Amino acid sequence: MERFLIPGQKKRSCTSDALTRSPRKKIKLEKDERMKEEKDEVDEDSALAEFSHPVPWQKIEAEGLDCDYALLFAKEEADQLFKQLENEVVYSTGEEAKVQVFGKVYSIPRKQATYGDAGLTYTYSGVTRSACPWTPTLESIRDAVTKTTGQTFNFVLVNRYKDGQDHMGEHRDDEKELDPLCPIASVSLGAARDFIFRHRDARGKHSCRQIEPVKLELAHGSLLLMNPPTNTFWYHSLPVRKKVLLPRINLTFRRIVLASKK
DNA sequence: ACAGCTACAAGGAG
DNA sequence: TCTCCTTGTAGCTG
Repeated sequence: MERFLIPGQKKRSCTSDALTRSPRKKIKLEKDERMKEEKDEVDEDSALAEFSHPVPWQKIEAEGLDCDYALLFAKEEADQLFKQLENEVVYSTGEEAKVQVFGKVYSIPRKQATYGDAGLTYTYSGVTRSACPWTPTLESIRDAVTKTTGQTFNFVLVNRYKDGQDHMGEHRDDEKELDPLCPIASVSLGAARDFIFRHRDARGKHSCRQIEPVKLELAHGSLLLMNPPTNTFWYHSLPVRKKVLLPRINLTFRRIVLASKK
């Protein structure tokens, strides 16, 4: 099955904060950016002007970064899915929800759960646990992602951020057990949150290069595909946003290669 | 005042 | 042996 990406979309630099703003502002800023760009280069998109319908997929590209973003679920459907997940998903508690950092033990600043095919395991911060069996809602979302992308997944990591205080630090999803050719599909439900990519060579005090971060806002019902080699070169994070008061559930579907062969 | 960002704090895993 | 990962917080900026 092929992917239903619309080819030849406008190539965005995505180096500004434009995508993190409200939709109305976003349109205005995109126009401004486009005008700036047109001073420097020929408009590659004139042939696309005739497409009057909304473009479902947005290509997000930078050096070594390749993502596709789209609204997968309309609001009503996304609302329903969020409610169902709130009832179905059972999150790790107690010791399983703790992590040791710099000698101190903390509760992770979010809730986590892992679901997938029988026998699959997931290692987080040195602790390995096995996936729970798929729930009906997780299965149906997984199938919707597969229909849209043509990719199959055998595992999902569920992260629940109760409000803007809950967050996730900068990291890559480059575990060895992940299929390096399979994109990671990230479905967002609930409160919209900022999502930030940073190139590995542009991090820290002695960063050798100055590469602008790529900032997105992940909307209710959205799907973000992180294609290879994005996770080799780019770290991502979900930063604290104190103004966000409502919960968000994120599902990252992955394909884990079976570690042991018979 | 405060949201947002960076640097940095140890020790274990691979 | 070396590199990378984990989060909270001090300190700075706008």
